[in-house]
Amino acid sequence: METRKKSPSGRPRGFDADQALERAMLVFWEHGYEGASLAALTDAMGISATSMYAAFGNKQELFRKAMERYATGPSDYLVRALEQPTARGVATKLLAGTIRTTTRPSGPQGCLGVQGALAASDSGREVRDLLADWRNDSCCRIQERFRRAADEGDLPPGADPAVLARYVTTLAFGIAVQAASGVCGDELRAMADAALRTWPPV
Amino acid sequence: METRKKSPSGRPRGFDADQALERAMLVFWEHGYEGASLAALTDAMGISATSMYAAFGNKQELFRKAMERYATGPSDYLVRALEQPTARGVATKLLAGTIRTTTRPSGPQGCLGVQGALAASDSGREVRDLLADWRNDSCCRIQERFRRAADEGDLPPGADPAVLARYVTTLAFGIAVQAASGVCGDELRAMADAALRTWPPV
DNA sequence: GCACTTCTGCATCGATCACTACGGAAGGCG
DNA sequence: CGCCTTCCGTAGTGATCGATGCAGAAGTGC
Repeated sequence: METRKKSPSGRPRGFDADQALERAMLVFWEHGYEGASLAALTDAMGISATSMYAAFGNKQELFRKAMERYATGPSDYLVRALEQPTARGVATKLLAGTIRTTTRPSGPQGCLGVQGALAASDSGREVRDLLADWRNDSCCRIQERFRRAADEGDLPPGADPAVLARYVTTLAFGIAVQAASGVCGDELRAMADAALRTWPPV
Repeated sequence: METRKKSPSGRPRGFDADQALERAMLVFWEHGYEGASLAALTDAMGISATSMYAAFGNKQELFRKAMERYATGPSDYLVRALEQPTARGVATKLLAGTIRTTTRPSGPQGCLGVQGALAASDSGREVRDLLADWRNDSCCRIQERFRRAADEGDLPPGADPAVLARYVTTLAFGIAVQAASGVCGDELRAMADAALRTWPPV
């Protein structure tokens, strides 16, 4: 476990678990859950397989923790987008953040929550479902934010929060796929600008 | 090889190669390139590994042929969309076809060209690049179609064919991700209808 | 210093990976 | 029929998969 309760204490860990998790996240981000071998993970983490298992449990648990780190790290633009005062601001910040994170030069291209396990073998089904839940949860949070916007009169009377949330998340996931295909950020920004020029699509 | 030149003839193949390829495509579609094991493939194809290698070469070649079959089969809506007389018709048919194919009940959810190998290990890099090329090629073909539409006055003067092509393909890829997450077709259709209501986003 | 707990490196586990060598079986063609 | 080519089932290749057993090393608290 990584949560140290009290200090029954023995030999302290000889590596920085936080930094190791960060590096593991980058490997998962680039190669996906099943495409990232234990050898590649532990090599990037700078520790042995034994140490990894002692600190994180197993590969699946390591991925869970890496995904949590991704959600509160590279993908934290979602939270900041939701805090925007207007629905248009939410959509704008969401797409801008998605493009920035999925096309950053110093890091894997694409989105861990999308390409981490979009399709998988039977042994990777749990992780695949975990990411599907993460994506759907993101959509739900945006939908609730848009519902509030509708209540506040921030959206036209005919606008459906559910449809709008599905629309912006579809664009965001599509951007992640484009980024994984090597499309550069500038082109995606021009596309997002055009899409937002007709916001909201009612 | 599957191309039979003349008939030097010996014992004829004991299985339908076309049907076997169709079943292999479905397995790749559902589990991705690396997530589909040879055992799962040959089991679904109803043949032994020996027969598969004799007929298709190796796993990578089998995937290439499965992807070709996908492009001319489940994904042939792209060609029909490009033949639409208007840019709006192209976008409409493209999104409708994407939704229909990625959410069909009798088949894997999502798009083989997207989830087949969005992220992969080093050994799957070639296939990943193959699919990235397929996605970018799809975007280019739509872009050329939109360029023609612009020349014909089918698009407003300010409309950029490249931006519009990137926009509709981003929506299509995003739809594929949503479908892989279990989102139903009706919800995606409502979203696509809303998006097309403001076409083109200039 | 001593006992205790934990970490770590080495070696390895069985399972599965993609892939193939081999030999008998089965059909086309003379 | 007999020959020849090809197919196919069995069995097994080395490599790699995720995951561990073990024993010694290294700290902490008394």
